[in-house]
Amino acid sequence: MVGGMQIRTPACRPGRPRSAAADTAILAATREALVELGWSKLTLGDVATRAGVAKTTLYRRWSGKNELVVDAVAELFGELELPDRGSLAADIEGVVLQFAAILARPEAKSGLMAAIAESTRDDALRERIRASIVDPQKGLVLEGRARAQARGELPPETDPAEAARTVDLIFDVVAGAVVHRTLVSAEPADEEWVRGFTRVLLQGLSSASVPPGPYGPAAASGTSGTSGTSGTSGTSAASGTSGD
Amino acid sequence: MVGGMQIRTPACRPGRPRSAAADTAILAATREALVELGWSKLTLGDVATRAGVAKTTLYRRWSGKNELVVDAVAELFGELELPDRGSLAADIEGVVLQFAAILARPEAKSGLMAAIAESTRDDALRERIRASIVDPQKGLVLEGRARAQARGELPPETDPAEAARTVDLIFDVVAGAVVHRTLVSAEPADEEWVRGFTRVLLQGLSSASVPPGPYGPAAASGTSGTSGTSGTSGTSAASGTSGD
DNA sequence: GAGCTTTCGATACGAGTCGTAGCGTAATGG
DNA sequence: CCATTACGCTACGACTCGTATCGAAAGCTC
Repeated sequence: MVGGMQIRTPACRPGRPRSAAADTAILAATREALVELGWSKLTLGDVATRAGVAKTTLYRRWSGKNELVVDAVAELFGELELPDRGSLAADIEGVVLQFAAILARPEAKSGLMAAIAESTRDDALRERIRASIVDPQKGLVLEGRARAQARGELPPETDPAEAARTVDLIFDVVAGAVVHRTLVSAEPADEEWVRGFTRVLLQGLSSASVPPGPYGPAAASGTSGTSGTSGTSGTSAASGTSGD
Repeated sequence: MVGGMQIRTPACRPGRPRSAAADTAILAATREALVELGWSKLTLGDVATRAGVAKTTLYRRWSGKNELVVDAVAELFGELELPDRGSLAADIEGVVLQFAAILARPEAKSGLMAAIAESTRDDALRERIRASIVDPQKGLVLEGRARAQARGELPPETDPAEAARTVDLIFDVVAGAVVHRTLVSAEPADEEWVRGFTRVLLQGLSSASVPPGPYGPAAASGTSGTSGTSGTSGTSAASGTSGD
């Protein structure tokens, strides 16, 4: 899962086994370097020095910066969980907040996005990202969806192909929105934003300011009756279309 | 708008004016190099050679690779338009398809994402991206929203602060979803996907399989098989995560 | 323990890029 | 004509890359 999973079993190869401590030290050093230097100024020689290993050791396990950073960042997203919070809206809000918290960390920001950028020209890298980061997240979407259907919050899906497409769509919408909010808009995906996002996701824009209707029983938002929304401070809304 | 907007007026500075042709040649060469080499292997010396200018000329106008690529990519997104297609859904589908078409181009993919990744550690770069790429797109959201409210498709917004938040939210959802679909999932944001996305955006997940009004579900599962994959019944979900 | 296999640390190396400096020339304005 | 600025070209030190090489260490098999 980390660098190579081919060894580990003692009865596999005769020689000296690879140091597992070196793996964790290298990955931790990579995250540390990402925080301090960012992607572009991160050098493998520096990571090796931080980890206390030789540069050659690093190159024996990872073929380059891309793969190393992906593995280092993937460990961050392994923390994601989806506890049952009682309603679909609460489940979404919970996992989105977790995702946003991870994405707010500097090592995740620069590392993940740069790796994705590189993956547009490197199929093997894209596959590695998908297997170690994306697919586990998609599993959470499946889990939450199944729970919601069991609760009756979502209509059960009859066509399996349609269901697969829907899951992919939801995943792109959720992950994409949080990533865009955090990295491009560079504003925090805090509780208030997550509440608004969840409302749009579940009920759509058409009923944006209309109180919840068909499916939203008490699930509007787990912790609050947000109906009042604290907006005041009227700066300008639709003033100049072309900003700047 | 391109490299530097401080000159241009003949009565401003005495000496030889900068060649406007060089600007366009450099930006075009940058996009060409992005297509052939991608972000990581793109070198400023190579761009200068392609553009037929000296490397020093390039450094006089742009401080580095980041700024150059942002300007080169920004010209791509300048093509975005929002013609009135008669309904909010049609407007959304149209502009999203345009956005997806631009994002499908290799120079946009690797260039934009790498620049965004770098912008997490460079405030000036983030501001440049915002001013030249993000804000114009947000203007389209404002325009479409105003049209929809004029048509009565969306409730008119009373609180300006709330409206501004909603616009930001919509923008993050739309742009983020398309970017994630194109770059992370690495699948095309084609018409079928855009239809499904628009439906979720307007009506939410709760009414996912309820046939909406204007757009018939006839096209919902038309072309492209992709059948099988990802068991539906998966109540346990966690097991067969790796779909596709 | 002897012998084999593999990993590890350290160093050195050619290749490539970076960003800048220097110089002479070209183009514009006073 | 002269001042000023942009341009093309060359060259340079500094840095990183990825690899090769070497001796030493750590584990397995016998």
